[in-house]
Amino acid sequence: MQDIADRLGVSRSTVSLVLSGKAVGKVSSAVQKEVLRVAGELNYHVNDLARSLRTGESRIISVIVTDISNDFFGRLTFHIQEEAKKAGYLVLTINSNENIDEFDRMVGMLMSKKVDGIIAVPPPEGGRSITEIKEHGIPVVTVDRECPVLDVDYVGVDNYEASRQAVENLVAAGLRNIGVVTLDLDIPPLNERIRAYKDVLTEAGAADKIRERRIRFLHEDSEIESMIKEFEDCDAVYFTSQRIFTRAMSCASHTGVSLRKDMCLLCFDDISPYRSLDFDIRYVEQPIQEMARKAFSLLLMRIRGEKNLAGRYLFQARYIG
Amino acid sequence: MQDIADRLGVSRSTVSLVLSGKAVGKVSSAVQKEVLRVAGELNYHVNDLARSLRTGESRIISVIVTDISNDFFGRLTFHIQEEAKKAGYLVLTINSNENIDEFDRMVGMLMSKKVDGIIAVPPPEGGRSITEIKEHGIPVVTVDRECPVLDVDYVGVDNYEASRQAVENLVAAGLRNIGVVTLDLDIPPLNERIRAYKDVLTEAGAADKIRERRIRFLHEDSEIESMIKEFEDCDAVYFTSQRIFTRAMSCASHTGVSLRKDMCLLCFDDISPYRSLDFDIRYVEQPIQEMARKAFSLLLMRIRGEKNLAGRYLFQARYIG
DNA sequence: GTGAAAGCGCTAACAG
DNA sequence: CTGTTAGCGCTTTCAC
Repeated sequence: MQDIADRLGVSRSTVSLVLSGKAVGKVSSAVQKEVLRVAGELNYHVNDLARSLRTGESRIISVIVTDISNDFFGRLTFHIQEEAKKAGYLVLTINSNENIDEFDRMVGMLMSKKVDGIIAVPPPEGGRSITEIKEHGIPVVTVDRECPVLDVDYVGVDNYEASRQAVENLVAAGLRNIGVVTLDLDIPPLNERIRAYKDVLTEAGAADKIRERRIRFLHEDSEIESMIKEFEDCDAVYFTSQRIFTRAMSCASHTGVSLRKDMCLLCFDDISPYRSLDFDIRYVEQPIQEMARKAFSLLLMRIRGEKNLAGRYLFQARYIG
Repeated sequence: MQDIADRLGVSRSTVSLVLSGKAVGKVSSAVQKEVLRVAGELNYHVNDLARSLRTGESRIISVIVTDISNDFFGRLTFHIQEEAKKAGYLVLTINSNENIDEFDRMVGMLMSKKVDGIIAVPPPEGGRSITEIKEHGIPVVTVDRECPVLDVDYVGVDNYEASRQAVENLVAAGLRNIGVVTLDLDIPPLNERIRAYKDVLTEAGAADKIRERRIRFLHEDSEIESMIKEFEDCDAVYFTSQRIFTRAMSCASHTGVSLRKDMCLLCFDDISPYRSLDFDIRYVEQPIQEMARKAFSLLLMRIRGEKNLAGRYLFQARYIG
């Protein structure tokens, strides 16, 4: 910076002013042009570390999800990134792998990095870390999974309602023998989806048909095979997330066991590409982009100092049958 | 930091030493314990901005892909992140959306942020930016797409060979009337895959059966429908990437048009979950995790000062029939 | 083994 | 409109 100041015979502060866009009505536009020109020639880039150290804002946020390679989280992250891009923020993405220790460790690193805000999908027991973030005065908004008790912004869908609607549709279509497959994770969305399933079946007088199968995260393949066998006589199978659905399909293809082709397959999350299958495919679609938008705009408000009470923003998921 | 120094009646440098792990044989272990204890109590986190400004390393790398919500890039990014995590690096992920202007702009921001290195999937024409990164002395490795001419590390698969093997298998199975569908992007992997397809068909004396359909990126839906109609009489359809395959399936489900169920569907990238379909599904699987590992370890070597000539690391993709 | 002091590159008063 | 100056929080000689 000194360099470019010297070449023009002006002071560093003048250069700083124009380079940080705060030169309006302070630096003659002739000088501004010159500064920009020389900066371009020298292929100069401001040092954001120094700038951030000084100003206290890094213009970096972080998105912590379970696993970025998961379709739902990948899309969510993508849309958050696009919003961030518009607002001039870069985003550090992090995978917690549903692991509270990794989550905590990464949160620690983020505190050190002085990110301006965090959008997180908290893993089971993630509440403590979320609180820690807040205590450090860093804005945080949770997505997909709500941390009860905590006073923290939350964006998600009404899992119970959407799940209920979907299962009701199957029941209305005469299906009763519906099995449910879920990941063995104690997280609100999954719990709600299953609760709705049980409620609907119970209300339909088919409580005895309730069959739930929990697949351990990261142990999917070995357990899915037995699930498929167990659900052989079902009319329909309800997968509570895309991840479990995809793994089931993939696993089925590898092991040779397979679901009956006349089954109805219901999934929470968009699986429309699979509709070319013989199966009767139904699914629930979450408005991912809107959720991403809302989450980012909330975070931005907080970053800009909004102090009012945390909100709870519930979107409607759509059943496609 | 002063705070914790004061409480213990030592100087800031002593605290710095132990907090940055450089206290061995310099600070009494009693003092070290105390420092750590107080730091914990105060819930203190070093300010990495200041540290980085001083040391010149940010411990942040960046991964620039086309679109993180794309399955292939999502997995690639995920595995790079896991490697980075082990090495103590955080990663800024960026979507170029195949757009050279966005790519250039984001590269500019990264230069300012002083990231320690960049792993990039360059969009068409991305060569110039890659050169710019190198000129700034920032280590960079390219993945998936090779920038010819440039002296820059590259990690990818042998697209021609894998594609060739796959198409040869179809031909050996008696299929001749094979259509190819690809994204309308001028990038080496796609070009190579198609070149192999044409070569194989030509060598089999079926040059007249070559049928190529290019779908414009972001205009998929409208163009896929007509592709499906055009390829109605094919024995097989070869999709050059998972993205185009998934979009085709999804689009088919929305519009009602559909590929004949007795067709053979070949895809470059893993589509094993679709094998439960009636279609005869074949695919080519890239060793994503190994590629991610290689890319990161290469980058790390460069960050650590390795100056030797850029390498070209080709992995073998596996045909699954 | 410990402390004092300089400085990384930038911004923001404030004075001119 | 432009320049001088102090200092963001840390690391790192170098002297004690």
